[in-house]
Amino acid sequence: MRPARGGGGGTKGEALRDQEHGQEHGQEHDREPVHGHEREPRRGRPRSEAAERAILQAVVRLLEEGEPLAGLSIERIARTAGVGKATIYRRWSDKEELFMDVLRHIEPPEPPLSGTSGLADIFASLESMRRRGLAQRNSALLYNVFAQMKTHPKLWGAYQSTVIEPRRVAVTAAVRRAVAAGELRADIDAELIEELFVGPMLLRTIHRKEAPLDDDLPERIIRAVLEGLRPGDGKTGDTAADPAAGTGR
Amino acid sequence: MRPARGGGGGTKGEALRDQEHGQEHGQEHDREPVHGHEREPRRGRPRSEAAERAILQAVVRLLEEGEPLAGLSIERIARTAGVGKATIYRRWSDKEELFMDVLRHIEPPEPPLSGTSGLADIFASLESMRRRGLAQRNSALLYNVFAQMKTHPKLWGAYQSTVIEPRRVAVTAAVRRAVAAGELRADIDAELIEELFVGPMLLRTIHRKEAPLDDDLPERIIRAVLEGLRPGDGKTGDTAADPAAGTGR
DNA sequence: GTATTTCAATACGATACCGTCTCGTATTGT
DNA sequence: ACAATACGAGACGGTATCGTATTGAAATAC
Repeated sequence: MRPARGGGGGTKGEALRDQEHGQEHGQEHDREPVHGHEREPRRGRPRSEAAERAILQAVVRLLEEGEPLAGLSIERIARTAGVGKATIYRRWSDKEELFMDVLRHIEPPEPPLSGTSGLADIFASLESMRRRGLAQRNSALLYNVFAQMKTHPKLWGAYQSTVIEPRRVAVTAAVRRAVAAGELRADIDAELIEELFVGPMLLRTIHRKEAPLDDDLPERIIRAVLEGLRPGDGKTGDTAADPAAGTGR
Repeated sequence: MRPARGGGGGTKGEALRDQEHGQEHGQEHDREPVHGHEREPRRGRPRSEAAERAILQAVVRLLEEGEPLAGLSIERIARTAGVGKATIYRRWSDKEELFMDVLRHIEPPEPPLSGTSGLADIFASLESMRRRGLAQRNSALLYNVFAQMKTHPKLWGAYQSTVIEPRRVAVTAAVRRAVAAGELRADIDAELIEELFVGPMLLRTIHRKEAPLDDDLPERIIRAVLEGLRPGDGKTGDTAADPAAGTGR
């Protein structure tokens, strides 16, 4: 529960308070580390970078071996990392906090889109998704983490806000640019357009993990969505016909 | 491990073998219950339907309360159901077996497509997905089960083969019919077409659980995919232009 | 040199769960 | 009546994990 500091005990840490209190007016350097990596530990033995790495790598290794997220106990992580449990508890108050850091280590942020052409950016994004999908198939780690993320709201939230949302925003922006440039129709909601492009790609990468991820897939999706599925060799004779006609609505 | 029958012990059930052996040539009615619900228990007190219902409902209730799948222990289920643990072990050898049955109870099989018009069937399928998505938003149960399914290969496999695959096959067949009827272009892979329709719907229902699921969404998706996103008011002037042009490939 | 802090290791009490077994009772076929 | 089976309840011996505490060594600041 307690974040990190405060070497004393939880219930009987009172004995230390006198000392701490008698240390008189140490102000600016005595700040409680609110969050993140604190600055200078400044007194005793510094925390071992090696231990930190070992811990993160242990989690990664276990996940890579196909261990489900729930199967990772602090004890097992400590054992695997060759580290005392306290060393973990000293850094992360929570298993989820630890996983958040792991996630940050293994999921590099999406490279920013070039911003040149809207259509080109859409393509780049789909290609990036394709590569991420391929990576997930080759890595039990990524697959596992992704599969189990929804179980842990914090993790899912983190992934959502660091990967999914930014991509959605970026692609939607690219769509708007494409619309403005006359590359895409202006009479359809940009959000819907974004989904028309991203949805099929996602279906392949996430939902159908046995389907191939050919390298021309992004291109084929974009091409088909652009041209539309109405028959007529692209000449599109009957544009007046209701596309939902005969669909029961 | 052992399916259900055989009241005796696991390690010291040998004592019963003599009796069983000495029962001479009882053939056709002595069959081991291979799977499913066996027919006539035929001797002692019959199994309580009420207990069975109580167990399944207990699982459902716990999941509805947001309990993660991993948080469901046999003990807890038994406690919640007001049932002895043995009563559970008597029916299901495995937690996963139990969950499979639960899954069967809460996920009614997809209604068969009408088979009239290909496009109409595609629409019907998207609409069915939309409804399923709405149900998942209102039910912590469905959400949880779905979210955690990938963790448990058996469950995921069951869902895949009872829901996802049949739908994929059905929609793909509908696509083929639509192509044959001249409702869809014939020069694009039917599987890809299926993904173009289903993908965007899935994106909304699964991935973006905060986005609305308006009732005109299936129609809008179908319309947009049919018409294509190339600008030009549907008249599609420049069909010769490469849709992937300027995309960096 | 001394105080402080971290280190790995491990002991500790608490808790939860597993799967089997037993108990006394209830409900069925023969 | 009697044998067989199911029932709820829970005891039982194991195992695993939790989060805290202790220990003796090591590393650093003052």
